[in-house]
Amino acid sequence: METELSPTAYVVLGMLGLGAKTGYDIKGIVDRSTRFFWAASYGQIYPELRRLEEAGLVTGKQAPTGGRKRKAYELAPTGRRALAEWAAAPPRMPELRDENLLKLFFADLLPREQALEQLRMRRYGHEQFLAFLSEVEARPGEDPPFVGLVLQYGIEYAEWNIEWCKKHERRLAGKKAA
Amino acid sequence: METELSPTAYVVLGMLGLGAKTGYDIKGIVDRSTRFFWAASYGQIYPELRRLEEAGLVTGKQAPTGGRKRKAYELAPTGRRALAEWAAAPPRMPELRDENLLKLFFADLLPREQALEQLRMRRYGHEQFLAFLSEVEARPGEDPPFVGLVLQYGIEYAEWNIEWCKKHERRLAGKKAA
DNA sequence: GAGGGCATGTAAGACGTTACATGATTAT
DNA sequence: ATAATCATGTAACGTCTTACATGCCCTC
Repeated sequence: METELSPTAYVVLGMLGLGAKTGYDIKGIVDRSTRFFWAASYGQIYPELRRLEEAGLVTGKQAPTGGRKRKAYELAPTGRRALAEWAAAPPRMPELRDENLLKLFFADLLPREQALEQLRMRRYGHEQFLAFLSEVEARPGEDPPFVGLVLQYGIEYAEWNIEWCKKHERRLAGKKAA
Repeated sequence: METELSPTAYVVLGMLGLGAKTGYDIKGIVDRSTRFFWAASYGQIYPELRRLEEAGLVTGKQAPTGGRKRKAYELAPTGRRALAEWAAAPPRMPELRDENLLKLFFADLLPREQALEQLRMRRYGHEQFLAFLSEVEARPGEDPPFVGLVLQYGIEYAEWNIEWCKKHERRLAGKKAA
């Protein structure tokens, strides 16, 4: 309402909505799920939780496990509403941030063979990425439908990139010979 | 050498390498090319040019057009080397930042119909994006090969996203009926 | 003479990462 | 014992956006 929330604030709200309890929890889940398209560090999560609590969007209570300090949060009704509003709002124009594409964009300034190597390395990066994603989520049907959908997106995105690189590697290798 | 350069510094170096002269130039070219995978604002570009000049990676001279103030920059040899080293270095693990995917990820918290609407809107966003990209670069063969390749990537990426959305729209619509 | 493109810049603030500091509990 | 995991936080720093301020030149 008052101040606009950052996407990271919605990550925090959303993870609470999906069942996370503590800041530590949120970080763990983010690292295993949204991290590849939206990362978050402790340095954001803990201050964000405090701000959200002050704004009344979440409620926190001390909930120690034995003698171990622990603060459990829950979505407040206002927070749930804010989250739903954001999630239902129309998306913005897509804008990525991909340093590797940037390298490729400037590859004309490299000797031909090094430029092709950049393309091969891009493929390799996505192969690694695919391996990472496949490992993380080998449990179909376990996640809520849209969570699963987005994780699946990551896999298909990596696969598509690998194919894209292969296609253009072939094309450029052919050109070279000709 | 001394301090690591940010990716944005390489955007600046790279654009000078591709023929940009002024900060204004760089901004214009970025907005028509790399913007969708790496944007840059004046607030970054001008201070970056100054830093790079101080570090000796670029050289600038006043080159007014009539009475209009104008500073033209060129890549210095050191800058060219730094750029080539960066461009040839192995890529990092891909990491995007896509707020729209984030919305989709949390769409389980929405009523079913609104969640599906999010998916349709994602598709629509990429259709807009595709229209934008197609307009910007309808000049095949005009750009250097890798510049053209990356612009082509943008188009194929948008197309792939549209197909991906359609596929899952169909799948989820089917599920609903069943 | 008004609007648009060329051109340069700064200041405030938001956003994000990294590294550090601390300490309890559980598994090996 | 010791390493991993659970758990919370901060401080410094770096990055990026937004909004503002300025002024010339050219075309309509």
